[in-house]
Amino acid sequence: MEIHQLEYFVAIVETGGFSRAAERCNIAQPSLSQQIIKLENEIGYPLFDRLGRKVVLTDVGRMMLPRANAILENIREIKVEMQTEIQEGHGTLTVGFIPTIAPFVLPRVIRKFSQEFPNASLEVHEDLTDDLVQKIIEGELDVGITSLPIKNPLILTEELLTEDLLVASTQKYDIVSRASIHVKELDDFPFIALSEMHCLGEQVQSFCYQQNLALNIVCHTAQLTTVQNCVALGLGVSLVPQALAASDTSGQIVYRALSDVIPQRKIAAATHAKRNPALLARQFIQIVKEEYPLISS
Amino acid sequence: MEIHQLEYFVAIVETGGFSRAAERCNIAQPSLSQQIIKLENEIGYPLFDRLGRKVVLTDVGRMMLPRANAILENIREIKVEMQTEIQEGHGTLTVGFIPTIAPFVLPRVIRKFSQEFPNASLEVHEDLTDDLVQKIIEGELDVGITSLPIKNPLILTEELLTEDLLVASTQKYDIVSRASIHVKELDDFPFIALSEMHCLGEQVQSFCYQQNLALNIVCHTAQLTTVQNCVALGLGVSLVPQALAASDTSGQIVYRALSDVIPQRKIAAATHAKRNPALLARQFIQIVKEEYPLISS
DNA sequence: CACTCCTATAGATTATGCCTATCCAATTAG
DNA sequence: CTAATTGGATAGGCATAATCTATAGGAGTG
Repeated sequence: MEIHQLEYFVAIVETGGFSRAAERCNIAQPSLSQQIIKLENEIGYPLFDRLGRKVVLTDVGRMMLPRANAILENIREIKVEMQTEIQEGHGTLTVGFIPTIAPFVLPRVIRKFSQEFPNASLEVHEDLTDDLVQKIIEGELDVGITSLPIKNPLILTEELLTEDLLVASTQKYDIVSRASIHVKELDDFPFIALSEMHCLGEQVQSFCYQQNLALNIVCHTAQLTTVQNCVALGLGVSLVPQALAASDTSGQIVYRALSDVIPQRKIAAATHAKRNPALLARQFIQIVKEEYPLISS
Repeated sequence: MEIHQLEYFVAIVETGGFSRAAERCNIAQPSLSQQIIKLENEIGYPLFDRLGRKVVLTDVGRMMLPRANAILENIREIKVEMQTEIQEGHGTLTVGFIPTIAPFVLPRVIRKFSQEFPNASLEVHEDLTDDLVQKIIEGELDVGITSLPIKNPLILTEELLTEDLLVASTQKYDIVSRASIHVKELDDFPFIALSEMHCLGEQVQSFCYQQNLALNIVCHTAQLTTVQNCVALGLGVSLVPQALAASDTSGQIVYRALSDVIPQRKIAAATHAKRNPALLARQFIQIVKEEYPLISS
């Protein structure tokens, strides 16, 4: 049983004849006759009585008609239904954030995305960069919001924005009250370091190495929030992303940009290089861009 | 979009790979790949992400899957559903009886048929032979129960049974009390004739002509029931079918067979010679055969 | 009775689905 | 780290099957 056979069948019923049906289907009449004969053989009963001038359905044909129409209608609807669902943002999207981005960005993005795409089901993960990469490769994750660089050739990255790292300190240390802060001055204060398990920790360490700093690290923490709290308690200073500064409403900590060299991290969307991007991936990435909390240093 | 493309599609989903799906579908893997590519082009989006070792559905593929399954299930069901309906006697049957048969046969046949085929919808007509023939030719009637002969080449007749015509009379006329009744004796009594619009009327007339009778016709009636009532009132004698005699419970009329030549009519089922017989036609005809009220003369 | 309308049949042609062989990428094994 | 294996894509030939043209044949119509 083939689609076109069903089409020919209902065309005959609707036009009342093989010849007229063939014309409507844009094929020759004998072709149509043969296909109907094939269909009849498959069903096991004739579908039409050929009575010279006119053609009428047999009772088996009458049984067949609504079923044929249902299937054809079904198939016609598939394309438009799927287009509609795609337009309306149906579908699932699984995304991940690294921990040094998630707390400041993830909530706002989820809220915005859910507003704009109420039909979508969004699944959000929070993982270290390597885990995000692994999950993307394994197909568990559609998009990862992370920091560059990502060296894996299976991963496609799209740079979204560049975020400054700011000096964070309480007023206890006069570093934040100076007119300008030079990189070298970081050596003069106790430093709260983020673990290198985070790419941000690596980036800070790498930055300091490049600037020939000899930091006086008084604490290694596993979470950015711990860094923040340590700084707030006056245990030392640190370098933290703008997003953290922008989200900090406590007022206990002062955030200042360095004046000579500004350490930065690039925020990017990571996707699988070989997979077809999820339908909602583009829109999601756009929302991350828009909702990322940056302050004008 | 073709049936086999949908089959290949779900086979890939269920087996988790193109090669395995091809094996299941008994085709080569490249053939299957090509058909999937065709389907994807028609949909406008890829259905699978080909990730080296494994294949996973895209979100469009996930939208497609239940729809494809629905259509395939639909098509699979058509054949068995139709077979089931045919077995269970679904369908419509339109039948006709001639007036000299209808009153004695039609009610019993309808009752039996409705019992045996409760799912069928039976439509019953009562018409003169020519009208039955016309309706059969025009396709309005599936089966006509009538009397032979029917000369129309478009009509196929199947002889069901042969029915004797009996002499009907009250005791008022001694024809019915004699040991044997010879044809010639019919001339000796007033005769109630049925109109020749009925084939039975023709047949009686023709019989009398062949037997060189000179009937003393005292009444021409348009209905067999009128004949019966006239006979019951002692207005004359007549020749009537066994079925009438078998159905007459009044006891007023005596029915006797002629002893030398027995006039008969052949009861037949008439169908369209060129049309496919209705599914229920055979069963209906069988029931007519079984339910036809005959008495052993 | 010729004429028209309509479907079935026959034979040629084309299209397209399928096959084999091969390539290429991604894992897995040695 | 190279070799082998797995799995899908590509290319080109082949065969089936759908299509076409031409025509036959049956039924209704002027």
